[in-house]
Amino acid sequence: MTEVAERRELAERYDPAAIEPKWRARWEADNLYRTDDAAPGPKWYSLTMYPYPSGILHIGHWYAFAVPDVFARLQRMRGHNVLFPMGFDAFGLPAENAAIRNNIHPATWTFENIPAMREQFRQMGAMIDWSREVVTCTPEYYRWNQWLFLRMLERGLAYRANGSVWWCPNDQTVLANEQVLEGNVCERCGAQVSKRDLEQWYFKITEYAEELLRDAEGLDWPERVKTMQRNWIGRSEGARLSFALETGDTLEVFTTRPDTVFGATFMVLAPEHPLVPTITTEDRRAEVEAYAERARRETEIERQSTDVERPKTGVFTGAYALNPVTDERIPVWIADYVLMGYGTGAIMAVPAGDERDFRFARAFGLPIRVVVQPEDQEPLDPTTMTEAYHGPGVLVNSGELDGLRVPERMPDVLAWIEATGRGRREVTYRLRDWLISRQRYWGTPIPVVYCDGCGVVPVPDDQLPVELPLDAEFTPTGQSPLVSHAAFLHTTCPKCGGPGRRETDTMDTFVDSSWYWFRYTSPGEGALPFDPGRAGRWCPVDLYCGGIEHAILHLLYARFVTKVCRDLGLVGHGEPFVRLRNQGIILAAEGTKMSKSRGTQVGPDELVRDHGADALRLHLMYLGPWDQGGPWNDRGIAGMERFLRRAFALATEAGTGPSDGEAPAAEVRALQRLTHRTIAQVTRDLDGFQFNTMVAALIELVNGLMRLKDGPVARTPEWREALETLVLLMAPSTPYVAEELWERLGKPYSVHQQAWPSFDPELIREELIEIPVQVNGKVRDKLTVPADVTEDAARELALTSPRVQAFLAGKAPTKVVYVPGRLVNVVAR
RNA sequence: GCGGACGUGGCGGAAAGGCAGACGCAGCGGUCUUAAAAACCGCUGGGGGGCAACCCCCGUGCGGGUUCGAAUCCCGCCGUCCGCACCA
Repeated sequence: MTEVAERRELAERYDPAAIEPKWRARWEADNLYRTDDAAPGPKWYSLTMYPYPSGILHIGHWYAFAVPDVFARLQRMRGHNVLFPMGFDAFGLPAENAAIRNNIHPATWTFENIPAMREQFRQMGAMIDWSREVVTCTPEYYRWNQWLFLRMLERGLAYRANGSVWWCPNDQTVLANEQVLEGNVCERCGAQVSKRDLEQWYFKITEYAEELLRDAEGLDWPERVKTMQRNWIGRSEGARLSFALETGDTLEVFTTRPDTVFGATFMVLAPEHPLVPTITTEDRRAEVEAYAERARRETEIERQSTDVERPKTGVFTGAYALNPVTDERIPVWIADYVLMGYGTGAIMAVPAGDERDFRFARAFGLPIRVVVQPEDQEPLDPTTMTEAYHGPGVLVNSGELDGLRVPERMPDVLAWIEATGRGRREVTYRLRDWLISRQRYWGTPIPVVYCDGCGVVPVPDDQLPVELPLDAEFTPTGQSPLVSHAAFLHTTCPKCGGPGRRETDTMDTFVDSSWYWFRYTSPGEGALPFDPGRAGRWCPVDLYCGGIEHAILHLLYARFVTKVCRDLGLVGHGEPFVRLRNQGIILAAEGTKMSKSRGTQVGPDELVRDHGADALRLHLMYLGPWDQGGPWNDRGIAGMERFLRRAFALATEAGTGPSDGEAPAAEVRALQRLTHRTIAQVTRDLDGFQFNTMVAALIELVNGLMRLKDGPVARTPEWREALETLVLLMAPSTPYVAEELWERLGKPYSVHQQAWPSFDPELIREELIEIPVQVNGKVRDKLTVPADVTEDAARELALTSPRVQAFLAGKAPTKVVYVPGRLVNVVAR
């Protein structure tokens, strides 16, 4: 090899290890990614769910963050003023648990982790505006959790109540309903949770149930997530009916089938229903109490068992109610299949129409009365039926309602019930209020003081933040750690000046994440949680990306708090995230969840070192559909690196200098067609979040150019255009190498401030197209015809094709199907 | 149990009801090299026929259906994943 050639080869070799740090430094020095509120262009707020500062970004984080970065960069090149901020969800149990394990303070642990993660984000090349960083465990941030809490307290949206709540014995704290997974398992640590009666703080999210349900319809969110939210909110329409008890008490029930009230032959209360002790007769008391006690113990595991076939259990209380429409005496039972937490904790049992009531009635020999007869089947007979019938039919045995067809005539039934004063229409939700207090240390102190004289006293705004003391003993004991911090606990009552005790519970960290995106718009704001003007300009978030695991928890709370902020007059909108996209989960190579403890977690650092951040970004995009995730493999990354080397070689090749050559017009047209077709496809794929096919289009462009580079078109202006277009199209995906190539093409810095290329549909159009010709649905020939071929010409060509003739074997075509520009199908049977 | 999504080469995956397997990985063959790596050029679903250019048959989990034409739409199975699950 000659010396010159050797130097050339060295100089032009793609070397990410040299390119990437160079441009990173330049971008930072120039504040290229600093977002200016006043910059021109329509705003675009791209947000990705902020990470927990665990200390390292694993490959799943890259998947979650690098891909949305591509989209944010696209929007920027399209002329939008883009906000793409980042922060840290810094309060919460992992810090506290890690702190306990390593004997280090959660604050120290957290603040040591953050710079390491920031560095990894820098490596990724994400266009994050770090000047807006939000760290939720700082007093500057959490004081606004407290401020929001106080506003909600004023409006009755925050309240303290006693109730049966979920308790995690491992994390030593209560949990919100949303944090308890199937099988009664703690969302955080996987431990079995159980119920306890405790007084806790709640946010009244149920106040917004209807609105949360209704507004979800209009969101551009994955249908799956919207369905999950709908199910969680669980709206049921029906009626509340009053049943008089012989004891003089009134028993209220909620039912979705008020039309079947004539068939209510007994009643069932939840074992913990408050009326149980009063109505139980003395002879039944021992048995009732024993059952209630057992139900209570078994609640967690048995009662919400996944086994639907579990036999029905229950006991008779000795009490009788009067059916409000038949005036019959009907027995009142208790059973664990009725839940205290839903409706009124009591039901009217209509065994003929409800499967659970039916099985209960059969188990205990209770009467069954058919009140809905199906119209097109044998009439139901209560003595022989083997299951309840809940389909449509005609009311029978129902007094003046007889003959009404249900469910069509339900409105008439409801009108009758209301007119006769037996009950009223009601809508019930499954959604419960959000339990926000936690008996742990590393969170936002709840800003209230307990005073013997004044009761619960809110901490005045001018005394915020109530700072979390850093010198507390935070080993979990089941009691809030702050209880044992005397200096924190003892304070003066803000109202009377007498001695007071501070609330020692801290807030659920989901409070932090329920409004953090507002804070990015004005991170230094000192008078309010955020500047309403700036938040109003940036919000709502145009595109929110994150994992599907937050489909209910975070996303429901965030929607709720946004509505509260709207009602406080802070913002004008009620929905925080216009468009939501979920990435899939990157699994370990074995197809199981990546786990740090099993050592199956993959880190990006080594891959970045060996292949470069650009190649890793591409590889992650190329793995498959982004919302699908899948098992990790690093086999393909070499291919992405190869692609980048080829692109690099193409754009830096000597022959691509001044372009003055002549080339055959057809070849030039073919080159332009390739270039513009690629622009169209890359743009369409990015808009559709189809990053894998977007990368394929880039590769195809490079492969196409490789085939042409030694020919005459490589000396034409169109060749320059193709190379420049390639680099522009690569810019969102591979920001480093695109910047390097842009410079080498002699273009002005920065590629990331260039306009996204547009395509000319005229140039994409083919002049000659190939049309397959089928005989009886099988491709037998191909016609090369002008793109604007007429139908008659295409048919004629197809029918006269020798191959078609041969396959027709003398039979006359019975039909010829022509799809313009696509295909001809000759049918002969 | 109910609801939803999915099932395509050795692998990841691509296909507005219209040429199945784009693109990448892996593999095989070749060029260059003393050699290897890198790079570049081919081939690569299965079966069969032909000296060859090529040609035929089968093929998108299984079984049916709709259609001129089905990976795509419909019905029934099987499997995987997800959500819900005594919510009155």
